[in-house]
Amino acid sequence: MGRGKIEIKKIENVTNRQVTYSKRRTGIMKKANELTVLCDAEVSLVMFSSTGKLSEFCSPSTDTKRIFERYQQVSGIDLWSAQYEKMQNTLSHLKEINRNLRKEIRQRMGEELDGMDIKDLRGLEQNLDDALKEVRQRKYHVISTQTETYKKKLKNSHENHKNLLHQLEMNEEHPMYGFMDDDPNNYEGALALANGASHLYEFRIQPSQPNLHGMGYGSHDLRLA
Amino acid sequence: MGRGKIEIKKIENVTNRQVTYSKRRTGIMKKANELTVLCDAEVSLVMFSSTGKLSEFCSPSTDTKRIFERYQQVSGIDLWSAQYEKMQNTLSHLKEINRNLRKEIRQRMGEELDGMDIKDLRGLEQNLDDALKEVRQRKYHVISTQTETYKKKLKNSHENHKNLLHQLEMNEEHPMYGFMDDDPNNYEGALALANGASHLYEFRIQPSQPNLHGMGYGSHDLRLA
DNA sequence: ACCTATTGATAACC
DNA sequence: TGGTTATCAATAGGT
Repeated sequence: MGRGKIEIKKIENVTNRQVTYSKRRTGIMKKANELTVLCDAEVSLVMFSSTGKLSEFCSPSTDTKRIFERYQQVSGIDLWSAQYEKMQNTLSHLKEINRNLRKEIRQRMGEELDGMDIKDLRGLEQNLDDALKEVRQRKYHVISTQTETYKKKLKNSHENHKNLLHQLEMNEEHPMYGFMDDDPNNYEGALALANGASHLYEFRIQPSQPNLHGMGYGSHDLRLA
Repeated sequence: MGRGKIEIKKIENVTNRQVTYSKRRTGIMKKANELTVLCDAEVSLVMFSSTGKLSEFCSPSTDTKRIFERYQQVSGIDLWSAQYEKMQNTLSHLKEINRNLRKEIRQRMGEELDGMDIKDLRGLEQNLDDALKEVRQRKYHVISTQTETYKKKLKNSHENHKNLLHQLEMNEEHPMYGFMDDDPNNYEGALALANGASHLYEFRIQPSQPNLHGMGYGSHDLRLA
């Protein structure tokens, strides 16, 4: 239909092809609509142009989602369950791993040892013993490092305090212009350091970072999320 | 097109409607096919007649499932995306939890202690120490229980052996009819117990049950599955 | 199902 | 993309 018939094969001229797509697309949509109205049918028409653009028509009485659901029911062809089941499997697998990890943690806390034989118990005992040594070593390391740092900071603080007092004395000797320091940064720096030293102590009282697993050692919430 | 134009509204005559549906259905399918060939497009056409009969056309290059998936991707109006995303979230949440559990286990093994402050280290140390006590206690309990059981079985075995020897002596004293025991079950039972006792020892050498988490303490595979 | 007069769709051109 | 028109294709109504 048109000025001369055409062979039904891919139109190589890109512009021509796009024009034809556009016209025929509206044509087929009109046809689809007429079909729904005249024959009381439900129609879903989904089209992707060669450039990937989506066009769709759907009977006004329904929507594409419901058409596809009905399509699944009637055809028996399952559009999603494969994907869905795969995820479900991954999920339960992860949950299983989760359970086992929690069990291991409980055992490492000395609970739920009923299922373990001597060999396992010996292994766990050895492992805990080694771990304990590591933790103690680490603890001493941290303590000594922090003590060192604290001493250093304290020393600095004293130094600054001394300087401050010294400068105050100087200022009292020359009360007229003594409030202006030669180097204001020095003064600010001294204050900052003084504050820093006291902050450091607070810092040591609180955990250095939020507990990522959301539970402290000793009080574990081992429910599955 | 046809002998006289028709109004586009539902055809009330049922026969007529079905005939028209049939004719127009083939027509629109031909159009859909021409569109795919001429314009290199992907088309999915799903139709339900008023009687519920399914007809479909789909580009030869693909299938309805893939069209549907692409439709979901492009349209964004995703049918099961809510469900899908929820699962995806649950999944990544579980993975996160797993990561943290594994981290805790590593810390309980004395590894990766860098991020912990003194308070955490003290807690962990205390916890490991308590756990170690529990494990040792359990180990001794298992050992003593098994030893008791072993002793009992061994005693039983000796008893049976003695009985056996005694009966053999009796049989030698009456060689003609002595091979027939009064109670054959007794003889079988004695053998079984003798075997059982030696099996018991083997049993104690191997783990009493397979390790559920698939790793022995000390050599952990902590990759995410 | 087939036939065909008639309407509808559209290819080529602007 | 939108409009025009000659031409071909689809189909309504009848058989």
